[in-house]
Amino acid sequence: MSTAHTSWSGKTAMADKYTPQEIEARWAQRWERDGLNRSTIDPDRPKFYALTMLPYPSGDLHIGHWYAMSPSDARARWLQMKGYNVLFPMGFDAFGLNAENAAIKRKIHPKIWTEQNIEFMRRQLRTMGAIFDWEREAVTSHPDYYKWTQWFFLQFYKHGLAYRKMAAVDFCPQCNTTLAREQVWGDDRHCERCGTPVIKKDLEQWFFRTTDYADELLDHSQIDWPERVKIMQTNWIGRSEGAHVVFRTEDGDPMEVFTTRPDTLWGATFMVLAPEHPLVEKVTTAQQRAAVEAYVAEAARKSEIDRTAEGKEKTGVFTGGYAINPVNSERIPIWIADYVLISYGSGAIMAVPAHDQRDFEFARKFDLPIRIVIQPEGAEDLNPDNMTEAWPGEGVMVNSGQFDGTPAHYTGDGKKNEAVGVVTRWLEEQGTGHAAVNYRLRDWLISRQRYWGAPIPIVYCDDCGVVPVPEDDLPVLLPHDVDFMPTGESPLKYHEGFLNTTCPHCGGPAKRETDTMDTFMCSSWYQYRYLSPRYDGGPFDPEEGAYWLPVDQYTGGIEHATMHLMYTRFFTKAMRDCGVFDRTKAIAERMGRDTAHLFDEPMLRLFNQGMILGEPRDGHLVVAEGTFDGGKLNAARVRVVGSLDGVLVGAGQVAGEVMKRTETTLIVQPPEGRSVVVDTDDRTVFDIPGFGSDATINQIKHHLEVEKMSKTQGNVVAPDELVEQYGADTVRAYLMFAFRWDQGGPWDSQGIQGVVRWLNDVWALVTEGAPQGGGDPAAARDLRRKVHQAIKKVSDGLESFAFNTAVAALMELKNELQDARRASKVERAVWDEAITNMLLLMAPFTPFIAEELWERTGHPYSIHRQAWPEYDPEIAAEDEITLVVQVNGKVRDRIQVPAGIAEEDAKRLALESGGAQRHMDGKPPRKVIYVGQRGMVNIVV
RNA sequence: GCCGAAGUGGCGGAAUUGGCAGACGCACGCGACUCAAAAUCGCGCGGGGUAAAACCCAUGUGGGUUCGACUCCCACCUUCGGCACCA
Repeated sequence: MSTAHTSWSGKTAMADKYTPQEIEARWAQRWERDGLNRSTIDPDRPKFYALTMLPYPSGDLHIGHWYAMSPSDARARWLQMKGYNVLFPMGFDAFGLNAENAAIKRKIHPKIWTEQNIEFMRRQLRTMGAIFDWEREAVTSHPDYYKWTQWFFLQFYKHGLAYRKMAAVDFCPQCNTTLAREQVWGDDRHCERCGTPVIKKDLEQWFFRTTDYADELLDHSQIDWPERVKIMQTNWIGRSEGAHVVFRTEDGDPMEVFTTRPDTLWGATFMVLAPEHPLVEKVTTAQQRAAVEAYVAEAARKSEIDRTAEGKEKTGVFTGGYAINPVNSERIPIWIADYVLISYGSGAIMAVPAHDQRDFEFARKFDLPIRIVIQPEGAEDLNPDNMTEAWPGEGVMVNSGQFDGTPAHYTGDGKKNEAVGVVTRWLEEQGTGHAAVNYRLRDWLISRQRYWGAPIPIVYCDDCGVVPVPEDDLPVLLPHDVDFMPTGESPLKYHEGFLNTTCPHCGGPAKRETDTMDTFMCSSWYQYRYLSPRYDGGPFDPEEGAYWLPVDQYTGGIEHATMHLMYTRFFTKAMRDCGVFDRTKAIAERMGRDTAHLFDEPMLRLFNQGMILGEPRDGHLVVAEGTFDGGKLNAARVRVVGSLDGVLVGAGQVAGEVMKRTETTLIVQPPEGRSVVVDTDDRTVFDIPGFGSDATINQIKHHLEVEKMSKTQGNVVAPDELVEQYGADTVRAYLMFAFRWDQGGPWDSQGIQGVVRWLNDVWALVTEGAPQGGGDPAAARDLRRKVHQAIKKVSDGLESFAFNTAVAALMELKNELQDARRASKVERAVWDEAITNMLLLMAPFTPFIAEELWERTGHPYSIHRQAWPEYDPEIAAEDEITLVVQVNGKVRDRIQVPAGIAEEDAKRLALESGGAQRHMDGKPPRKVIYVGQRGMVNIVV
């Protein structure tokens, strides 16, 4: 079909229009049919396991999913062309609260809701043209998946890594479930999902011993991860070194405290216990009992929100009891205060007001003694009577018996001073203390009081107690026939068939655990299930694991830095210690792989992409008229206008920008003054240019700021619509071109035109055939040079995740080809070589158009099975360069010189140049600097 | 408060890590084609300055190191992120 498509070269019969919708559907089918994206073990090729964080099946593929996945796909495709055997799987993180809440709201079963969503999202994902191997898809809510999630629980239980305890845990009253510590956010300690402030609840809950791995998790030496993530994990783990010191109450009960400053032990003038500390009861005297009990009750009643809301003002009560300081046998009072946390250290501290700011504030408030034990040097001596703040810095020990004069200077890492070591050794000799390490990290709370998750495989027997479900009985199936409570309370608690079981141990009646597991458990090991999602002999097939593991490149959002990424590291280490990798390791060794650290870390490299935000937009300018009802306008008519210039606002009128819109109201912001609520009903007439009499309030555009995309903001970009309009290649390329991948930014609906034009130009360039040129060797060399420069730029961009500059290089190459066509100086063979290379370079970014044009230019199927073009620096080298002439560092001239110019020649030409002469004022050059690599001469006068 | 990241045209962003600031693209302006519009094509596009050049200013601000600084150092400002009574 010939068309009216015109271009700079006029029409040709061969050129038809680029119609991505037709091309993409056709190739997607063909690739699917040919199994082009199947990944199978191939011992002859190096493997590359590329992984992108799996999506939650919310039902819609968000532009954010495209943003996360298509650059990862481009990189995976590139590695494939470079000769790697690439595995790039995809699946769904399908358990979780959203499904359950949606089910309650819409009266659909979570399983059905989830599966419908997955089906829909699979379809959407296929349009993206990614090389996902769908044979390896894993869905965490399928019984043959969660069977293994449960199996892991049992392994961890068997190895002492899972335990149950009564604990005051964070509970979200809205979601009706407990939360792990990292799921509680912000100053007001709200639920990560719904924003409701959490409360404390005492519940029997299951925990994993993540703290056992604190030091190993702190060690990032085996992995190449962003500094930012490593720092966040390090902060989260919060390791501090110091000593445990045993104080005793007057009755002789030991009271262990943790301190990072054992060198200040002589300055301890009182002790503080957390209100929840078990010794509080015992040390409290009759006289103080009422006050202490009131304080403890008050602290228990207060949530942590209230505690922090009160600011830093210290509160506390004297217990009446005394402790003996082991270093000097001093008798010091024991207080309780809520600034000491029961959950950190031992829940008790020695208070050294002279050298700790919190203790200082407490001492000042309650008029407790302050004693200097570290005297700073070279400054005025500290005096307890006029200090305004504690001195946490360096100095020399004083008032500390035999240690007086010991220097306390911070060394190396600035965390520990030399006196700490000296005193700690002495404590150890005395048997009153020992060096110790404390962590902020706590054990992972995995119990969730919800239905839509993997049931914890435990039964409770009156006779045998806590009994794990035998591995052969897995999975503990989630029953389908359940009645959901509007409160979100788990229906499992009321499901007799699920609840009642027999004890695997004694065969007597027993009850099942009704809590399910945190969904982060499911996503902690999915990278292993992808290897063999239907394998039944274990969580994954060791043969597959031995070849593919570990993940070579992981990509995903930064928001998982301290949650998913810590959990999955913990999981892998725990799996290793439970022997889960033993067979895999043996096979890997047979394959000749170095297995020394092969299963210590799940993902070797990590890259965090940014986020696409909503596009900012002005609201419509409107003139609304009607009758005012108080401050509100009941509108009879709302007219959209192009400008407010010259609009006179009469009685019963308001004119301004629409800032917000609901189903019936508009918030209108006049150029001056307060915004006005404009109420509408079905009789209100809307007058919107471009819409006829059927215009409704829904066509009114409201003001949008740059914000996260959300349905309520009305700023969500739908990838389906974009794909329909522009094609997947364009959407992929635009996402890669328009942002720095690590940063993201606000969507720009206009910018996509640049990519549309690029692909249209490429299409025209290729389909219109070679120029009718002769064989000019200089032009041929120029074109080949440009091609090889592009090979380098595109390769470098892909290597370093700089997809934007890689696409820019492809656009530049297209521009060069257009110029070459216009000049019409290169012969057919040179032209074809350039086009061939350009298509190969485009293949990872725009796989469909590349394949189509590959076929049309007579190449054998498939472009995605071709080798990446080899970069040749000699072809890429320029033979003439622009020599930049600077005088005192300022550019004064530019001269064209041959590329291989000798240093002396360059300097001579630079000195002779007009620009240099002009600015040297006849003065002799003091120094002439030649930077050959950059083609630059700097003359210093 | 502590720790970290980032500030470049109207906008998204480049700049091989100390060597021509603004690649590539969007938007915009002018012109061509058209009855007209869209699309397409050509030219321009940091600010000042000039007839055109020359030249001057310019990478958050102020200093410094250097022949030479977006890049390194010091101080400050702004924005974003993490942690936060953690003993």
